Amino acid sequence: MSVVLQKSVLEQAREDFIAQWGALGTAWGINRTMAQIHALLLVSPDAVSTDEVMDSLEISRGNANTNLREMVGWGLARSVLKKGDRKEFFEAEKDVWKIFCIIARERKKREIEPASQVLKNCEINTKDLGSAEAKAFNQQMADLSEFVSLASSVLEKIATSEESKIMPKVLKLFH
Amino acid sequence: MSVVLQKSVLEQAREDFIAQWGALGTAWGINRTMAQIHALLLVSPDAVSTDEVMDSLEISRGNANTNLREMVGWGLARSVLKKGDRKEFFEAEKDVWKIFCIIARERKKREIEPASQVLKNCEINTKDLGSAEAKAFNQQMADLSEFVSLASSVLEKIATSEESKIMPKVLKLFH
DNA sequence: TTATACTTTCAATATTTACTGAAACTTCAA
DNA sequence: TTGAAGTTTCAGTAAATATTGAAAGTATAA
Repeated sequence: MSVVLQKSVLEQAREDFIAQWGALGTAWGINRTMAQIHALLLVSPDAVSTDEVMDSLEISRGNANTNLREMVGWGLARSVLKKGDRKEFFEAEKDVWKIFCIIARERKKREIEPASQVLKNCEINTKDLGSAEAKAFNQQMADLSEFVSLASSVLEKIATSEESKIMPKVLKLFH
Repeated sequence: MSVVLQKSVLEQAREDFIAQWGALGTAWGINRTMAQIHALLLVSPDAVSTDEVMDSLEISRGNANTNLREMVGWGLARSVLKKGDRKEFFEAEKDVWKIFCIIARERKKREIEPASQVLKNCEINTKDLGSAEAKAFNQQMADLSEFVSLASSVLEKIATSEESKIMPKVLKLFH
């Protein structure tokens, strides 16, 4: 006779969310484990210990530790102490706007700023050349550079704003 | 006695751009080769053949072919025929705004829409549960879902607009 | 101190993703 | 037709990334 532990609908939904969010992390340039831990913390009512993360996601201690640290570094999680317990516990930032700002800033830093730098260098290095071909190249770099800089400053502006101040403006884009 | 072929400043700048753009591609979730081919086409005055891509970037025929096809699929490149030549040549879309729109649409499709779907499912599956914990989970999913949908429609709106119509509005975000 | 609970590190390994190159396929001119 | 020019495919391999697990490091209570 076998005993089947029935998962509640809620438990099932939590697990689905964690699995799917992990898969999506990849598309976002975030490694699977980090995205899964993020999902786990997001849907956990209480702060979670490293061991609970290891057990839930069936990952090694090293992996859990590294990714939790990185999340704390990003500001996506914070460590909290429970009285009478020596372990560290972690809880996620749950405010959607704040999560968005953190990710936007991180991506800007990792993706946009290096691109911007490359373009500016290429532009500067060809500024004084005289041939038509060189002028075309220089112009191409200038166009790209200007656009990327603009994108960067728009993102910066949005990601450092209060939600209540910027959202009405964004919604107006649809006039 | 050795002969040194001196690279012109322009050639050097082109090569730098290609190498760097390739490295950045990775951060953008675009594979290195595709980003390099894109860079090569962007800075080539004339349309380029598969063999020229292979030679310039020192990559295999298979790799060149696959990535060129994919770029055509995205709309980042088009194939052109030169009269008197049986080969296909490729040229890049060079308009920065159009490039942006293409990448935005592609990323929306690959990254935002799947996320949105996951969130909606999780929300629906827990809609009717009664416990406080379930209600909190459901609310979390609803918040995320709403935000992602909004982001998606803003991106859609921007990426399908004429540059001249949307840019003034975007610039106004800075009031 | 020292034993214990807990955290961090990192070399070895596994997994995922990209690339090669040669064979199969297609197209077209003679 | 045939064959030369060009293109596509894909099994095998290489490169990049993520993960493990055990050893070393820290902090705390006794």
